[in-house]
Amino acid sequence: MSVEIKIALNDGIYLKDPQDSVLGRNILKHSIVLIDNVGFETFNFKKLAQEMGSTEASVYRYFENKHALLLYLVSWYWGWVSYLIKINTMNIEDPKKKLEIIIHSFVSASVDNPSTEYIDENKLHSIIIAEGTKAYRTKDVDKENGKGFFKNYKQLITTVADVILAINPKFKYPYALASSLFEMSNDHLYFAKHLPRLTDIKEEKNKHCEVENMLNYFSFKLLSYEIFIQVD
Amino acid sequence: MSVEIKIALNDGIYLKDPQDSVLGRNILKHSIVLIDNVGFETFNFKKLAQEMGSTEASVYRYFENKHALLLYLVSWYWGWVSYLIKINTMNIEDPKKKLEIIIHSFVSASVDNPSTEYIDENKLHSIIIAEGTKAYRTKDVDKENGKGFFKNYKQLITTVADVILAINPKFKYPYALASSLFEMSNDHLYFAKHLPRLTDIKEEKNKHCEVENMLNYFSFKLLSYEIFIQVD
DNA sequence: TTCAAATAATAGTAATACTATCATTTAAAA
DNA sequence: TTTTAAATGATAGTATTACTATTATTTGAA
Repeated sequence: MSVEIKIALNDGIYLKDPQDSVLGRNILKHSIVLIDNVGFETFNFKKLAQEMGSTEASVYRYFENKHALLLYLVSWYWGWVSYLIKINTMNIEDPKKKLEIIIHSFVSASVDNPSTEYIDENKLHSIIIAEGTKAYRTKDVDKENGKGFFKNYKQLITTVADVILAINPKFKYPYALASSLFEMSNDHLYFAKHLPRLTDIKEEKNKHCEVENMLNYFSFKLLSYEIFIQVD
Repeated sequence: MSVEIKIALNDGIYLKDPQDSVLGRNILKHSIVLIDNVGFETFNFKKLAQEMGSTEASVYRYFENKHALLLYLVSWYWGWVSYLIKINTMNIEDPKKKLEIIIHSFVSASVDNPSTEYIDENKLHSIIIAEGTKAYRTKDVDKENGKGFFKNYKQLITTVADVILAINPKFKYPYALASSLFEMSNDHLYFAKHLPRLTDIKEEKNKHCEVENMLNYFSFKLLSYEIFIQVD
């Protein structure tokens, strides 16, 4: 039996907290499976309700629309990764070691972690990879950002940026590197699977491990001190 | 009067080549303005037709649906950037100089370049930044990739990867770096504007210039030879 | 001038994205 | 144990979206 953790989410995202009821947890559970299967564009509340043996109207009592639901899932993921990073780096002093753990969490948190019963972290990670950016690439970003809907993402990136600065306090782009590591992790897992000519990561090999190596290589090279040999 | 160039696009993307007729070019022109204004999700062919003073049915003769139209625009952009890079690096020997030009093209091709009459490159770049990834983050990627719909993107990345390898033939991730530079350019321009806590780029300052500096810094540091001082 | 192709005008259908209403179940309070 | 409120289910309905079909009109090329 796993310990149930509850990830804190901005309460403006939902109409009624799905983590607090059986039906709500069912919505999360089945929406993850369904979005992963059919993709966000073809996903809708009618299909979800059918799949769950519930009704459209019931789902609408929890989320205003499917965008809010996606935002919830993505936000949950950000919060969950933050949580994992926190507990896994807790007793570690060396910030370089910490960054390695962070990168590992970005790439494969889902592979090797204890589960909240109603959330399939593996499938959720698939959703993040394929649909994640859609949660904040909309005309409502500014409005939603104003309401704090992306706080979990910002918090995650801030945590990472702090570790980056602990490694190299002179580094000029801690936030940009942090968010880029997160985005690159998802991008290259996606590219390896669907558009392999856009990456060097090979689907056949241990994809996750390869992405992890790459991100480690990138970040430690970027965070090394300035003395290096220019090529010419 | 500007010289009209015609960007080559996979002919499976459209039903009828919009570059070949007045109505077609009008569809491109107005769709760019409209998508930029209202966002891709709320954009539809009815609104477009209204805006243009044409009819929905006419638009449907050019594109199967709005996804195909987005793919067309994004694909056009990829082709256009490739073209710019080609002509701007033509007489340049030094691959480091070439990469600088490439990065400049990623960040601000739209700012300082001659125009195809019916395409507002500036607005198109906005669309790429906000909606670009939606063109290939769908359940149909594999099918569409099989038909060659993303060839322009791959070609662009291959060009860049070649330059990267010319700078440092031992570099292990030329394709990944190439696509990451492109994606980071768009991501950080977007973050600076909408989610500033996710980047170090400041909207108030010369955003484009700052992103360019950052990407130059990242790439040249990554492509330097291995001798560097580890921090500890 | 005539013919074919492109476009406009109009109408219609199926699916989507909701909203409203009321009945039923459940769970908690009195 | 009864009463009540809240949550859910069942059903229905509306407005919008995403198309398709049909026919009339315009345009341009032979």
